Amino acid sequence: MTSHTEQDQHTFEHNHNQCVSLALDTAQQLCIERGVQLTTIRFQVLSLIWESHKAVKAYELLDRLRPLQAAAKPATIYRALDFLIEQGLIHRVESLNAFVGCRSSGQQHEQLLLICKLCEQVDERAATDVMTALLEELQQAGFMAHSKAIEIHGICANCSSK
Amino acid sequence: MTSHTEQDQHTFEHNHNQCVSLALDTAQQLCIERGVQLTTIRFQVLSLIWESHKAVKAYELLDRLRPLQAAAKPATIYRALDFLIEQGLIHRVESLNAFVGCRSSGQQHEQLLLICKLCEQVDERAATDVMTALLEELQQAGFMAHSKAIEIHGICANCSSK
DNA sequence: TAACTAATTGTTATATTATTACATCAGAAT
DNA sequence: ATTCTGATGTAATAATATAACAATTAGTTA
Repeated sequence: MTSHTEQDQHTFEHNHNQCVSLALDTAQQLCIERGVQLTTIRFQVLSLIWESHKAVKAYELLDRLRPLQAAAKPATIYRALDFLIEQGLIHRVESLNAFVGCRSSGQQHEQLLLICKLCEQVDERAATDVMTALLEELQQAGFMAHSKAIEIHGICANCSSK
Repeated sequence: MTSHTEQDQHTFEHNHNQCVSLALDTAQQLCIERGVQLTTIRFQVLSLIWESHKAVKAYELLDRLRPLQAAAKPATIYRALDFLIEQGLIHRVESLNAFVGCRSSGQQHEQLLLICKLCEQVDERAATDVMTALLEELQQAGFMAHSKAIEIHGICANCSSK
């Protein structure tokens, strides 16, 4: 009988409940500070996104939201997603048309996203050196950046060690 | 009467015909070397993409291809796009669901894409320092990268100088 | 409290982006 | 000629996302 079966669905060796609590608490905190409404629907969508570290599709979220919100329609989800993105609580993974919880809400939000093709989990890294080099490059190019998406697809450390 | 009206639709001060010739010649060259077929349709789609430095949507390409290929359907375009991407002749701009000619076909293909919100042109930069820092970061993370997308949205030098 | 205002949600319809499946065709290899 | 492969034709449909307007709720002000 092999070890960690449940855990393998998450990032190697981590307490996901704790992970979720932190994310949700931080979100509530931030929304209060900012005077914006983390409504029931928005909170539910955020919670659903945080069920794993995989990027989730909008219509999959819709399916998972419907048991909680019978009236849920595409617009319901997309509005919630728009709000969560604006508030920096989730990332839109452009290369997947999908969404994943942000692990650095409130702090610098622009991060490197490492997307594993095997376990599908999305890791997030501040990657200070990369960002520094990037800012330098943009400076040289005279380009005024408004948003940055760095998405790397490949095999994560955990999967490649199996 | 103001100066360069036609040119302003392209990158500041550049001969676009030359730009296109280079891209198309290189593409033909590469396909021969690789023993793959740059068929009429594929060449036409590549040419259409190269009409500007803006990222083009698939269905817009379809509209523009139809005069040349009456039978063109979505699959026609997506197949051509798939081929051109595989051969590194175009970039898929993930954050726009659109496509733009690659200016470094045959050389290293993974580049920084700078996407201007005003003129919509996509600039491409090798950004060696950024890539070096990125490789280092991936190394540290134990992440085996298969593909890298770095897409920056903002205002380009030319537009911000106006 | 009542009236007003802004933000959120409900609802329907539709636009946009992309794929699947199967048929056909053209050229190369046997 | 036959077979194989890659490319294209064709139709249908899946997946992703937005627009427009009505109804409701929450917050604010009179």
